[in-house]
Amino acid sequence: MHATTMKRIAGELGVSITTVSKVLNNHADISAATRTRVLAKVEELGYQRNAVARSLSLRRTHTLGIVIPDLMHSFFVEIIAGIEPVASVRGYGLLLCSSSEDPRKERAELEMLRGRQVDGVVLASTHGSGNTEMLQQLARQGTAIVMIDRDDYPSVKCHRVLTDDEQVGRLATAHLLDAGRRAIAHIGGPAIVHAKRRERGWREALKARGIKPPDDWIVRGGFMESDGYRAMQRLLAVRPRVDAVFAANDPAAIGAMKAMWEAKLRVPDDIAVVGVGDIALGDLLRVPLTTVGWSRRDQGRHAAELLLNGIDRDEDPPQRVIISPRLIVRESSGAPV
Amino acid sequence: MHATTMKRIAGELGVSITTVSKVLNNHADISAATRTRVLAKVEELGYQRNAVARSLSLRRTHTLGIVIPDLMHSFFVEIIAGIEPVASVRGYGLLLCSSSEDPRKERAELEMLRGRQVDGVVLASTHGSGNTEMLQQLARQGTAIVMIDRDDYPSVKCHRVLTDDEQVGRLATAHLLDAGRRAIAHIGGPAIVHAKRRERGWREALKARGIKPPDDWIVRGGFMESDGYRAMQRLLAVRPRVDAVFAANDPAAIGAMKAMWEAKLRVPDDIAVVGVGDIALGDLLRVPLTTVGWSRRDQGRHAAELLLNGIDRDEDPPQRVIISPRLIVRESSGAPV
DNA sequence: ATACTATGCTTTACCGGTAAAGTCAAGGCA
DNA sequence: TGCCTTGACTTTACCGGTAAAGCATAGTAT
Repeated sequence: MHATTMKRIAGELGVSITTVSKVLNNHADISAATRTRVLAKVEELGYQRNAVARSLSLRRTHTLGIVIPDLMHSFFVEIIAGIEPVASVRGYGLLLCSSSEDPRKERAELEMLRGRQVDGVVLASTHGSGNTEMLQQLARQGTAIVMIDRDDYPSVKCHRVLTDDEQVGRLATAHLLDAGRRAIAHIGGPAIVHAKRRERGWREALKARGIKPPDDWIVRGGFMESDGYRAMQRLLAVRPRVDAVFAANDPAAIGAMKAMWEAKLRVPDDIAVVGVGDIALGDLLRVPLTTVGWSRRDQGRHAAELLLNGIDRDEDPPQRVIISPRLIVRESSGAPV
Repeated sequence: MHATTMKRIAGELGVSITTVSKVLNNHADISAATRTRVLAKVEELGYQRNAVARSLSLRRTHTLGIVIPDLMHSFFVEIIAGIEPVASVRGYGLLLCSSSEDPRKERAELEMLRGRQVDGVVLASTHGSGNTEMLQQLARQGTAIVMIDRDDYPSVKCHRVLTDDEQVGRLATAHLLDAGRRAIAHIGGPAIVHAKRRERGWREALKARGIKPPDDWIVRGGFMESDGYRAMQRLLAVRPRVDAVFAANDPAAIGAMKAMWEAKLRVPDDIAVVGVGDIALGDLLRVPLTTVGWSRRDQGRHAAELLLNGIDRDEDPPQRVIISPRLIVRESSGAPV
């Protein structure tokens, strides 16, 4: 019923448990003969080290916690896809948690990860969560932390892997300007720094061409498709009509397009659209979406590397890794592809 | 640097470690006064039980392993989204593994999960993996197993959560027949039972209307977009031309549509298409895809429940849960929506 | 011949919990 | 008064590993 242990191996061979342990850990003070006998027995019984006992003893679980706001958003899944291979080859497991966009659940998950003694945490925090304290507690306990796409909570001493959000806004807006659009509205995200930076990039790009956006060219909301839909409904009322929209992320851009189609407007002929994020299948949409993206895989990869390289090195100074964004031109922006 | 332990709590209060443990586990033989004092100290120090030590002692990790072939396929992510809430409320963590469609990696991941003493495993196996032996070893060790969408490996005694694949084939094909199509080709999947059952459903539905498909109406391949693309290129050579295609899954259907567009054919006017799976964004495609789907969330939810209800009950007989499929009519099948 | 050292193992203590069995004072009952 | 409970803990052993220290034996230096 239950698995083989070192005790059994040691017993059958008439050696001590420590000897078995040393063989498995490649200690030098074991004779070749003993090593061979142990290894043969391990093979014969299909023995595998009990990782739980090992973790307790080593005070190292070889496990990373991942906390994301939404499993269904391909964005986060791609980050995980970047983390997974790095962790896997180094023998690290991934403990996956979803906060379901709820700061309280996020807190509970972080607490759970603390109890499970994970060696590191990758956190794509739900905005507005007041979990600073929890994070500090984790950090104090020696858990390495990487925040993905979050540059708030400066008091939390942890690594960060970000994109250059102002550049995101500038790229998107400059592209629409290059495509001949002038009345470029912005569907802004929620009140977190990276949404604000995208907005700033939008303003800067417009300013660089001498355009000063009136107040009604911007509607701030959330990052969901429904937010984009509602925002666009309001933007459609603006006169003179805007001829382009830069949405703070792809779901919002898709929501905006839906609102336009309902209003019998054509994309990009009547209004051009650019999103942010380069979500999966964005190229298969009814009107393929122009977007500003960056490699989420790289983002995840860097996060995992920061954690794994930092573990066992105390006082690893917090690092910031910037992933540079790039424009992905498709049909929705009405520029030659 | 390192976390508070029961030892510290016990020391500060002048009680034994066991007393603290009993309070935390709600044992009856503790006075109200002591209970209160312990709880206060726990609160004061922000103490949380060390799950690793607990797991070792209880021989229960409160962890489920999840092994899927591909993180980027929304199909599997949706299943995880169904598992997560069930596991989370019961205090179970999810250890996520990707086999990257590689049976050898799958094996390695299963082995890792064995070492980590997970209480249960949800396996969406890469087809053709010869990991029967590994699974049996896990099962013998007392690990509960659920296979998702796999009805092969009958020798592995485990739960299964499946859809009714013959019904899938029948629904898709009957729908195309109802829409007036007669020459309905099939892009078959790889050599696994559920692909074969979808094919059987297709045959049955045709037979029920007196149609006997010639051999060149079926092309078997894989489940990838590229497989569908190649298969369709072959089907386009069939004369008289087919007027509909039932693809064994959505990515293959999308690949097929791409091949049609390249051949300057219109969907659904020239050829109607039905897929299987109801992948995310299927309704946002250039031609929204008619498909046969079923709730992946339910599938994940059932998987989690089978595992969690089965744990601690030895000799839990393997169960089969069937999730019934339903038709999702969109434009690609050329029927009134 | 004696002390010194390296080799190859074993003993012991510990990681942080849990369960079972043991202890001890206070109270009930004959 | 003596014995049996009962309540409220404590002691002990164990989960399955790991690291540090200990300990023979054989070989080498002096």
